[in-house]
Amino acid sequence: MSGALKDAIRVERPAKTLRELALDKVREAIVNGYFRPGDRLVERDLCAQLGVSRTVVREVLRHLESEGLVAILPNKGPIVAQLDIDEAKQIYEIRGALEGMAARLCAERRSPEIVAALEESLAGIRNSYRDNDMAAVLTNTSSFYHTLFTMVDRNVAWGVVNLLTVRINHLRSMTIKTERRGIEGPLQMSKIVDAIRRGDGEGAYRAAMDHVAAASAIAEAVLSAKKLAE
Amino acid sequence: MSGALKDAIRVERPAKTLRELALDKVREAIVNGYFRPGDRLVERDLCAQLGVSRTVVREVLRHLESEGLVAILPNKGPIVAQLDIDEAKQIYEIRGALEGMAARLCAERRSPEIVAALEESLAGIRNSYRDNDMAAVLTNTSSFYHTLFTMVDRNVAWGVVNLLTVRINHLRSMTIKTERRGIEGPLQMSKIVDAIRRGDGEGAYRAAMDHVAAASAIAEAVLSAKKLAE
DNA sequence: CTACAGTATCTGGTACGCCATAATACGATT
DNA sequence: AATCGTATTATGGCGTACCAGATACTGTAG
Repeated sequence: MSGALKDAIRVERPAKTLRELALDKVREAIVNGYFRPGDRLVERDLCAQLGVSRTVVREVLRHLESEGLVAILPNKGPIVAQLDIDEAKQIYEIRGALEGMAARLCAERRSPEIVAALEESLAGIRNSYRDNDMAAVLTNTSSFYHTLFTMVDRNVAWGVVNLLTVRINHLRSMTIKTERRGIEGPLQMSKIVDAIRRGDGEGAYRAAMDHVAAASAIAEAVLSAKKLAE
Repeated sequence: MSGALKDAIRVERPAKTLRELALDKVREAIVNGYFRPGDRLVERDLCAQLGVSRTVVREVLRHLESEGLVAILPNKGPIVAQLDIDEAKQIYEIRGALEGMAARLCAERRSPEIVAALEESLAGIRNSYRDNDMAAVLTNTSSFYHTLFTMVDRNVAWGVVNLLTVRINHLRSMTIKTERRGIEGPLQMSKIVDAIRRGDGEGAYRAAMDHVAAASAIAEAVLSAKKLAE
């Protein structure tokens, strides 16, 4: 049997273990608001809803705990983590530092491929805004930063940013819907790309920082408004 | 009953669950080299060694997986994560960005308490070097950075740094033992403190970056030397 | 010496049961 | 009637046993 054929025949195996599937499901459910912050996550209920055993559910909950998405109260069990405003600001700050770093590295590499890839993601974002498809805006924004990090082989930093980002996901979806964000957001991101194109490391750094700083400010306003409403 | 008395009486409850104890044990065992990188971690063996059930062991392994300390090979099970040289460099780079950020914030705050606390940790490091107590050097270095972050209320960033640090822990213990590191290390750290004392944010940032850059360079040398030896 | 079959090992996953604790409801006592 | 003690329930923490499937090991036949 030829090697090529063997590859062609290869069955697309799920490869994902049940645990990973369950993990994704629950994380999904948390980030898109099916479980609200503060909700209790009763193990046996989750077993029923997911159709898996308690062992799996427990492993999933531990994993999400270490991601910061669920908190485990002593003698009371897991709840969906609340995020307070200060923590959110810290997360934005860290993202600023790391994304700024990645942007600087991209600029210093002076590679047309990087610019092209970023432009493509950026176009995707603009289109999604035009179509008013906010979910697509989020995924395209993620892919923009994903290329920013992976084009300069910074997968660890990308992992850190990703980890932090899920914790503020519902904030992201709120900031994105804000008035004017549909114009200013892509504008700021194109400044990042411009700086990278002309090899301006410092400029790229500043532009990336500015972008998350703006997001952070909006998030803060949104959060404190919500707190007042209660 | 007075409030003060109530606090004094408060019983020191263990609070730690069996899982947390086991988690700490295994993490300890990994970072101090009892389990070597690449070693398989057979669930049932761990059960026997820890004296706990598989349920607990599995949760612990998942947790360590999400910390990056163990890797799980499909259908083969968990092994102690190997760290390749590139990943280590990335981790040092991230630490540089975040510690630089914290140092800058400390400098901008211009608080004598911060300087005093940092001086104290630094003195601890010098003493530990003098006594040739390398374990103490590590813990004192950690406490130096801990104050750097917590004095400006950046506990999230501190958590990230901590998470990354455990993954390169054995590298740290190797770099620390290097010739001259006992002199240069504290020297670089005192430059950070000096910059903070005079409120020089940019200088503190650079000094912190320089420090981890030096550590990174040593780590790279150590790692490639080890790779050659094999 | 190789190929193959059988076997041991181990993970991934499930089911079930026990115990400890917290909260709640309920009942008794003063 | 208010309070105190007790039973019940819900739930998490933990343990054991079992099974299926993948992998590694081994010994034997050709």
